[in-house]
Amino acid sequence: MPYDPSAFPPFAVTVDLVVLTVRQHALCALVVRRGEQPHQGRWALPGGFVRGDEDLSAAAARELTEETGLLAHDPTHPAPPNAAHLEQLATYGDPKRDPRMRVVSVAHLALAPDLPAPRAGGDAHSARWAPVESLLRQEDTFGREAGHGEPLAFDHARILADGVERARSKIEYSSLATAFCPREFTVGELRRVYEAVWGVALDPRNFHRKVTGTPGFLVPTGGTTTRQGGRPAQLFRAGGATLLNPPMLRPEV
Amino acid sequence: MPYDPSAFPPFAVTVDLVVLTVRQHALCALVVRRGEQPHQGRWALPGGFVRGDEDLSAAAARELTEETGLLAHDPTHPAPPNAAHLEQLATYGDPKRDPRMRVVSVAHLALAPDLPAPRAGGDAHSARWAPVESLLRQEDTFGREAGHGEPLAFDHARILADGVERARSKIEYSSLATAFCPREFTVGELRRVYEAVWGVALDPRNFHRKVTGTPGFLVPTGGTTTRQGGRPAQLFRAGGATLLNPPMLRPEV
DNA sequence: ATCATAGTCGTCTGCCTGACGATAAAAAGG
DNA sequence: CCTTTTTATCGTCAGGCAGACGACTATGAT
Repeated sequence: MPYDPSAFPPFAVTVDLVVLTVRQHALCALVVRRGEQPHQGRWALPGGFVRGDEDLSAAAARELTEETGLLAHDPTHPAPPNAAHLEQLATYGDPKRDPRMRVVSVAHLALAPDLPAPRAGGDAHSARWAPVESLLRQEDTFGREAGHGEPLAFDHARILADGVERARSKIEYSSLATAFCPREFTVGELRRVYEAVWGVALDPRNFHRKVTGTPGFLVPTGGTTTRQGGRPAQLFRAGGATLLNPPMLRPEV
Repeated sequence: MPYDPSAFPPFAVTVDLVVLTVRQHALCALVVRRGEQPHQGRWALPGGFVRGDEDLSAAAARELTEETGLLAHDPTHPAPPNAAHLEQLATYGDPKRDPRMRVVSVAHLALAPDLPAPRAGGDAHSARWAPVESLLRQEDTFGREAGHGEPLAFDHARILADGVERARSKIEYSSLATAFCPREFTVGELRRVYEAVWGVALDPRNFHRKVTGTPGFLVPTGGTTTRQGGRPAQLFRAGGATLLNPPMLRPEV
C-alpha cells in the first residue's frame, strides 16, 4: 500500500534537555535565553529540532554537545573524559504547547559533573546554570533571585520538574549520583551530591558505611585528597555496579 | 518571527500501547494482527496516529478504548467500573523503524484486569492476549506456541520488553499491582499477580503479612469469597496509597 | 598549642524480611 | 461421616540493615 500523506497530520519533533549538575551545594539546571519568538528573551531549556535522518538519542546527544561540550556516555564503552549521563525522560505533546505549530518534544535528562561555564550555542543568546529551586519557584513567586523574573518558556517548568524528580528517585536505587562527580571523588563529595539533589542532610558516618559497603559502587584509587579541608579523604572511582541493592534510602519528609 | 516550514522536517507521530493483563497465572499482552503493509499479517502492538488536535495521553486513551473498551483511569477521579491504569512509557524514533516514512511512536503502558475477550478495532483484523514470555522469545526461537511464528512487527518486541520491565519494577514500589485485579480481590489473588508478573513463587504467609501491614495499600470490604477454593478469604479494595514504603521486594534471581 | 573541620571506625537498638511451624475453614473424595 | 486437599491466616525466630550517636584521626587555621 503506497504512502498516503493525507492519512496523518504532520508534526515537528524536538528534543529538550534537562541538564543537571551540582554546584556549591545546590542542584542546578542549564537554561538558555531564547533569541526568537515566541517567548523571546525568556529562559528555556536547551533543545532543538530532530533532523530528518537522526535518531532521538542522537539528536539529544548532539544538542548536549552543542550546549555544553559534554559527550553522551554510552555505558557499553569506557567513559570518555568529558562524559555525562544521558537518558530519555518523557515526551510532551500538548497541542497548544507551542503557539506556532504542532510540536512534540522528546525531553531527555542529562547529569553532568560541575563544569566551568556553559557555552551559548545555536539560537541561544546566553546560557547559565540556575538553581532548580529558584527556577521551579517561578510559578508561585516572582522573586528576582538568580536573575529570573519569569517562569520558564513553554511547558519547560513542568519538564524540568519531571527531570528533577527522575534524578531524585533514580539516585536512590542506582549509582547515578556518581555522574555528578568528577572522575575521582571522595565519599564526602558524593554525600554532598545526595544532599544537594535531595535537599536534606545525611549522617556522614552512616553514609560512609553504606556506600563503602555496597559492592561494586565505589572502587578506591589509592590516592587521597585534602581539597575539602580537614583530614585527607580516600579517592574513589565509580565501580561497575549500576543498581544499588539495597537502595540508598531517602529520609522521610 | 513567522512560522517557517522549511526549518524542520515533518514527522508522523503515533501512539503504541503495551496493554498487560494477568490471565491464568501468566502475564499477557494485547496484540493485533496487522491488516496492512508493512508487516501485513504479523502481530503487532495496538496503536495509531495521533490526531492533529489531540494530546498524546488522549490519543493513547482513545486507542485503549477502541481496542479493549477500557477507560483510562484518571487518578484524580474515582475509578469507573472499566478502568485501567495508563501511563506514558517511552518514545521510539529510529529513522528506519518504519520503512514508509519517518514515524515517532510514543509508547504507553496500560495495566488492566483480566477481560473476557479483546475486540478487534481499527485496521486490525484480529486481536488476542498472548503470554509475554512467548512473544519475547520470538527473537530467539521460532516455536509455534500461541500461534505466533514470527517476532512482532517493527520494533514492537523492544517496546513490549520495555513495558514489561516497567511493570515489573513498578509493582515493587507502588500499589500498581492492584490495577491487574478486579475491583474487589483477595490477598491470594494479588499474590498471584505478583507471581505472574515477576515469574517467581512468593511465600503466602510473608506476602500476607506484608500487604496487610502496609497502611493504605488494602482496605477490607468486609466480604469474603471462596472462589479460589479452600478457606474463605477476605475481600479487599485498593487503598489510597500509591507508593509502598518500604517496597515489596522482588526475590533475587 | 588549640580549635575547627572533615573523615573513618564502632556500637547499639529497633524494624523488616525470609524461613517455616501451626491452625482454620472450606471443597472433594472415599 | 471422615479424610485429604487446598487455601487462608496467625505466630515465632534469627539475621540483616538503617538510624542515632560516641570516639578517634588527620589535616589546616588562629
